[in-house]
Amino acid sequence: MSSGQLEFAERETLFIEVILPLSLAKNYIYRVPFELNDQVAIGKRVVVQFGKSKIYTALIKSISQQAPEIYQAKYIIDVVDEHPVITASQLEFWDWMTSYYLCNEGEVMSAALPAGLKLASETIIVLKEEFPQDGEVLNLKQETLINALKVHGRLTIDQVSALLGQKTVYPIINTLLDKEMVYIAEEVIEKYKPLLKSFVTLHSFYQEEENLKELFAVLERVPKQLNLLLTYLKLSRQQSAIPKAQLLEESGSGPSTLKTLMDKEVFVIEKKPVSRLKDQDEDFVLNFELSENQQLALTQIETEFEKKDVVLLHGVTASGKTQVYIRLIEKAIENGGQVLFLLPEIALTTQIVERIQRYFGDAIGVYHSKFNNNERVEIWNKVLNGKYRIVLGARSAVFLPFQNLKLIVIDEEHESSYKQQEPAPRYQARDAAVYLAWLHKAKVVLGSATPSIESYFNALHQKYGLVTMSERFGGVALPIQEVISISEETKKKKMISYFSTKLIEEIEETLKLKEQVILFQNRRGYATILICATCGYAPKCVSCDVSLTYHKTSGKLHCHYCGYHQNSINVCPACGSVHIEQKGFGTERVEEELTLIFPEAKIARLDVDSTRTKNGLQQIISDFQEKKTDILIGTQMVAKGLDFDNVTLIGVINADTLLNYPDFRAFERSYQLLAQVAGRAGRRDKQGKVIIQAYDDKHRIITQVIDNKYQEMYTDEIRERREFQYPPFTRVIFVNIKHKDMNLLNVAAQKFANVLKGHLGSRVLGPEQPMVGRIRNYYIKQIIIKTDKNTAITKVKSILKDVILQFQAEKEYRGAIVQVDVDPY
DNA sequence: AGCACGCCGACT
DNA sequence: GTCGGCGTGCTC
Repeated sequence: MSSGQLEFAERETLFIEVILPLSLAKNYIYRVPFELNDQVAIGKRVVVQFGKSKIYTALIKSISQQAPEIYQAKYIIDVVDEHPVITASQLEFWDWMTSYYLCNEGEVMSAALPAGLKLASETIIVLKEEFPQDGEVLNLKQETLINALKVHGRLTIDQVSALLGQKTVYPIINTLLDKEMVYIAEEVIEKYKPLLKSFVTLHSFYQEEENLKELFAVLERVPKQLNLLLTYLKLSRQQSAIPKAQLLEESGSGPSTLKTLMDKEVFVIEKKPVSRLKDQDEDFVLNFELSENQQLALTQIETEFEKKDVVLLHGVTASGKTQVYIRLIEKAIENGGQVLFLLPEIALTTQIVERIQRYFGDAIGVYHSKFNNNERVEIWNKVLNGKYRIVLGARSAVFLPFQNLKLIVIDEEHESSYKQQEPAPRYQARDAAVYLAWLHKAKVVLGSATPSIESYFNALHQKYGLVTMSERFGGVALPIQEVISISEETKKKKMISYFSTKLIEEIEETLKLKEQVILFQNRRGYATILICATCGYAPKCVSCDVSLTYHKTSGKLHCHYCGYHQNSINVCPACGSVHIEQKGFGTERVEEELTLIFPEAKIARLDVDSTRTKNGLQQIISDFQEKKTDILIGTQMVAKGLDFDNVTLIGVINADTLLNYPDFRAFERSYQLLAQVAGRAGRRDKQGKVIIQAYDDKHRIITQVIDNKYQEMYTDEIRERREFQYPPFTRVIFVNIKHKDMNLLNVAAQKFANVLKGHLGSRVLGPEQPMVGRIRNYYIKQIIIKTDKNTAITKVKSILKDVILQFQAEKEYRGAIVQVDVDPY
């Protein structure tokens, strides 16, 4: 660059619009100091001060030379990145998500960036080095603080707070700031630290053959050192880099021997950043041939791709969808493309990941909430620089910085965990992925054994291509399925606790054969509620409108909404009666009852409670896989993505709880769950067995599951959806309004609904109280917007946005929280 | 989301 | 007086 150009660049005053990773209504403008002019670029992170003392990493969204008119822009403190970490297409994706799901850009940014890329600041108090102010009159607290600073030099706000034993420390610090005895330093902590490992290399001098020979001669007399050198040379023939630890271990030498050779300048130690991610077995190649059906499905998908961007692969359980995915992935990465493979969170801990990892070796990254920050940043960077061609991930993987995305596979497409519930952005990763693919001109495969009604509808109406695999791979037989009526069995006195005689016999049989059993009960805890038999009192949560669930393991009553818990009761606090009854039962109770019936069997439980510890889930799963446990009792979790090849019996304790759920999707969900549970039974050489217990044993959904009639279920459901105007015939937006004051909320919600009705008429329903009317001390009212296909949804959203802004501007409704949930599946 | 500021009530 | 609690408004 010539000096003339440089001067020109320096003279320009640049202003940048940045996204802050906070829930803010708009973006902010900062000014760029001249010396940083040539460093700013869209997609890079900058360090900015926001507010009086907080420092954040913000993201540059746009650059202009226009100074804001009504305020003085602050200067940015620094530019973090050498190269942009966010691509232009990602910003476009963020924009879409912001407008589609009616949230803030900052919320999307928070969801998108792994915590490691978001720097945090700590306010630090530093003593001024020249403190001539001995004459200053200080009170005791100021004195204490100054003395502590004289010892430590610097203290964080938290430390000052602890030191003085009080929360409010700003006034004290402020007085010292006024006296200019201390100053504030902000430290930005780079959260990502690469893992450094020591590697040993031979000094370049000895890379020469002759010099090396001489060295051998010299070391002849010191066998330990010679041995170390020989080991090094042996290793260097096998691998490019030699870790210090490995060299010491393989040679059997101590660190002192190595030290001597380093002092002699034979070896050099280098610290190099290494990957924290597990090494892959690179040369492991899985050879497989597609079966005729798989080959057919593959060809059909490719044919559909010529006309459509999205294909729904409807393949029954065990039809071998994974192999088809692998072939598709291979083709997509052939010409340098990238592939995103989405899975429900829980499935990421299982075999499908191993299989695909083994097949593709180190071209693959796994992105998943169990990884720590550093690991996630590494994956982010490897996707950004193209080192990872394939990423397996849960829903948040849609935010990774793909450069050349060619294919997105969404396995178990119908899974509800693709929808983020809390916090905003409440996005559906499956739908977002379809948009992401469109941005990249990539193709999408949605795979499921039990597709969601929406996706199947889209496929039947030519929006998506449809490919069906209806045969199980390798001729694995469908399990034998049987429904047992709980009411009849009770009449015949054939129920032992929650189990029918039939189920007990089958469990016995299975255990005898050294095979394993999974029991499914979709409710956790011990008893659903406790109720006083005398007065009908039932303990409720103090901050939510729900009854507490009794957990025997903790001996406490728990709220499943806010986590509140209290000791259980033996005496009714309302009337003093000791007749406390337990109503309903959960996994804990099933486990206990089963232990009484099968005292010899090893029984484990898989639910949110038993997996709370860090490796809980993995431990329970691997114990079961290694046959350390015989029977696994669990909630939904046991149905999702887990494959155990020694399980031959599956029991559903009570199917009614699923079917009776008050939601228009209850039947669809029940079908999917029961079909999925049933699909876990059986293995290649043995037919499995599924026993479903229910009061309503003639329910059409149960019959449809047993007969494997997906299409019939779809036809029934779609008829009801059409009749009652539910998706996919309508689009639904939930507007939840929350407030601590119930009366104020009622008034506010009614007003909100009325204003909205003024614009959208009968498309607006409510306000109504949702199932749980109060959570964490906030009362909740729900307004539902239901629009038909002919209404322009963007218009509706912009109206809604305006109404929200208008509502929030009204003084009497402050304190109210408005949450929008678009497509609340 | 933080965080300061201002007002109010409670206690040294 | 001083401190803690809470409601309110602002952050380029």
